[in-house]
Amino acid sequence: MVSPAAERGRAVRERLLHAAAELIPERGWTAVSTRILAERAGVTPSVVHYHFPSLPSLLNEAATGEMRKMLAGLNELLETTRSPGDAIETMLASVEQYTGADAASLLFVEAYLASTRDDALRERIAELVAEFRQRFGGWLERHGVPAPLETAAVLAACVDGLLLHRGLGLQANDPSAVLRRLLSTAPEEERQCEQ
Amino acid sequence: MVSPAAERGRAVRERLLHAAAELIPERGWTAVSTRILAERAGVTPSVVHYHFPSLPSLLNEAATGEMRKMLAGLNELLETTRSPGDAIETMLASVEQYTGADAASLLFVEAYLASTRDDALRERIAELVAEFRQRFGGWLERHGVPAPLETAAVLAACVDGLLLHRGLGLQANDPSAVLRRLLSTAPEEERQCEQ
DNA sequence: ACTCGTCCTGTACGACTGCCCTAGTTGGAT
DNA sequence: ATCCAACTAGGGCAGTCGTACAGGACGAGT
Repeated sequence: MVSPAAERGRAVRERLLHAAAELIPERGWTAVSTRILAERAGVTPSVVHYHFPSLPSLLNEAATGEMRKMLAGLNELLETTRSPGDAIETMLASVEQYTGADAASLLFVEAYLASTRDDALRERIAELVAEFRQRFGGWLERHGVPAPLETAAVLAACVDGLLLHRGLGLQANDPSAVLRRLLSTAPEEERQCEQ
Repeated sequence: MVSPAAERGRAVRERLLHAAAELIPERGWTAVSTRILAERAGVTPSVVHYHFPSLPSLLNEAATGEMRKMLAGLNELLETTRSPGDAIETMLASVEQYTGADAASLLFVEAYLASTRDDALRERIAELVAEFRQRFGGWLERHGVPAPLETAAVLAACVDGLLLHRGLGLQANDPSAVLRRLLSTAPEEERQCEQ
């Protein structure tokens, strides 16, 4: 029982969110305006306030939605990974994939920053990242990495930091070898030492 | 042979830069306006364009100046550090010091983001960070850490990432133990394993 | 045929934006 | 006393901002 009008409305709403996800990295969070947004989405400016109570609420929903998608993708990737060593490769591959100056990475960082000025947004983002860290930590634990939660936190932070630096055109020559050390005290190797 | 007027002018310029360094984290890079800036600095808006050719140029100078100061302080701290293990503690202490939502950290990240939209700024920041990484890498090399440049890159990225996550209220319980692994294949320990 | 709900348009308001220009004001040098 | 350079105040231009609100379009239900 969906009227075609309602269906069109839903599509417009979606287009607005998509436009926001594009424009936030392009112009910066605070520089995304209703009119630019409407132009990108191919609608009139007033439509924005029909579908959303305010501009910030639109941006919040667009950002958290996109982040949820990204983290879900990363999680899926993780599920198909066997060893902790491969996990490093996987995460680094995702770092390679994101150039650090691409839309997805920038959206992430812009959302981080915006969250320092918006309590509601901060809570939603913290929830997302915490969930990912926990899931990643559980995976590390099941694969015998010591201090799994802490390692997950550091690794996640590392990846974000590398992305940040990547955006400056600063390449780490081969971070994987270094990052692998983070898992180097995994039980089997530690036992080698303790023998 | 400096006239008192020139001296006063220099002070005003300084105050404007200081106000910018405060306002960028508070409001976001693109949300710092000439009038807000002038109000914070206690001058009239037109003074801004007397001392600076444009608003972006003011912001760029303020950000890079502040970053230069921060990195110089970090470097000084490093010089007084003896072992690589202590270096981790030192860097983590600086992470503890910066809450992740404090002005200095946010300014850093805001500048990162602004640099993706301003070539001149990106070059100046890349220069700063590259110089620090190289100096840090040299220090690590002198202290026998393998792959010092890559380790420096990863550690610097890690710290930035941890700061980012910290801003979300996400605490890593004890990252130092994990981060220490990054230096865990230092020659003396590696030799222990290879015995 | 008529109402209703949903979606969208056009217009408007007050506030804010970067930047510019003119007219001082000040205090040392000549 | 005159000049000069550095500095500051005030006003204004042309534009953008977020948001509100009145009205039009249009298909579904009765």
